[in-house]
Amino acid sequence: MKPRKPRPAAPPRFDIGERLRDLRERLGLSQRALATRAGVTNGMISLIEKNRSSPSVATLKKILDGFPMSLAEFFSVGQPEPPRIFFSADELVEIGGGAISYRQVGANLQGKALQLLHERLQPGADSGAAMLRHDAEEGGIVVRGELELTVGLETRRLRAGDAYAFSSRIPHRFRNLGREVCEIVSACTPPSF
Amino acid sequence: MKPRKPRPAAPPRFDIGERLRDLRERLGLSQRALATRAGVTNGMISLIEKNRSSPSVATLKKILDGFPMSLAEFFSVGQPEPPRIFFSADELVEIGGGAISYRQVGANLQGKALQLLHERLQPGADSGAAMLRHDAEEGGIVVRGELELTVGLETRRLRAGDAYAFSSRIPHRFRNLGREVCEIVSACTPPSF
DNA sequence: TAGCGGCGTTTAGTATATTAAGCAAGCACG
DNA sequence: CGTGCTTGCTTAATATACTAAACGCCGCTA
Repeated sequence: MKPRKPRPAAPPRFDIGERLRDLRERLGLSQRALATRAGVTNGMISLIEKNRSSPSVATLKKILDGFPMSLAEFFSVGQPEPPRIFFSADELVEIGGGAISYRQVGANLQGKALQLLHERLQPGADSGAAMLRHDAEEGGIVVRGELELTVGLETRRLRAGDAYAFSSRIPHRFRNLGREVCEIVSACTPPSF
Repeated sequence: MKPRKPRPAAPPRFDIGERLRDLRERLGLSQRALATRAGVTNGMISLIEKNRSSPSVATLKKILDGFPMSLAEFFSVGQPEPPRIFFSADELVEIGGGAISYRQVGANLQGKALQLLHERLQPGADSGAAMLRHDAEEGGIVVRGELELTVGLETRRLRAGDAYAFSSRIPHRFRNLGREVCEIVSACTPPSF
């Protein structure tokens, strides 16, 4: 696999030029204005935006400093969001049914910002794999028993006194692998249901 | 608009060479092996790792494809690290020391929406009369012992399993009138401190 | 010992990124 | 109309990224 052929202008699944131009115009900057702030020439901006030149990382960084924006941010748009590997769609979560029972603090959560739950997981209880909620944050503290918690790719076993907190957009899963009932107090904002 | 020259504000200098070498060695790849997978020359890898050459974005992307790794991931190191998810009991940050001790889930709550506390009230503990917080909601569940809670004009005595929820703007007061330690798990959104 | 095959590094040449300068078009003002 | 300033674009020259090939080193095995 020797690279012999000249570069075919890079198949950009990520269109640097387009993205750069979009950013620049969104800030209402001219090519020259941005070039001045970044310490490069206006011609360079033009060439990059038209993908007639593939900037070096150093140059791109200088340009982004003019916004300012980090390289990570620049490339993080439309980028592979956390790969949801363990996404079993056939298993629907039924909170409150069977092995997992919860007690919710407050009845009508309309307009409220906070949801507080006291959950009980019977031995062997499993919340199921996918609970892809909208923008929300949740966290909890284990009060009794043992909890196996999977968030994204990470799995941990938590005991009484241990805690967790994460963005609800990440697929997560609760399981009680012990022989004792597991109790946790969890909070979610905004309420998920 | 006349472009005022803002200070480039040199962010944490990102050592591409070091990072690349670290990644490559972590995967146990030789420069040649990586170069072959990436479709560049081994010499290029060497030059980049020693920062003797500043790769173009296109080249860096080809190299990262050999891992594989996205540009976003590559540059996301040293950036604001992904928020902690799991907290063991002894990791919870202690906030108050006296009769009422708060153990907070997570340390830096800037930008977070949720604050989760594990509170311990010694017998006789008293939070004081007025705690007029900003716009926030809070709630909690009593895990152990007894709690006397005053919210506005109402006072109630809560036992293990009982819960509360109210708007933080209302003056409130926590007291432990019993002879046993009282434990509660409380949540607040947005964080109050 | 010689010889092989791996490693990372360096060099010389060439392809390309980048600059500096100039281009035409658009808009405002006299 | 012209003058001046803007915009984005293009070109010639220069700096440098990148390649191909060679170099030196180390650990093998015969």
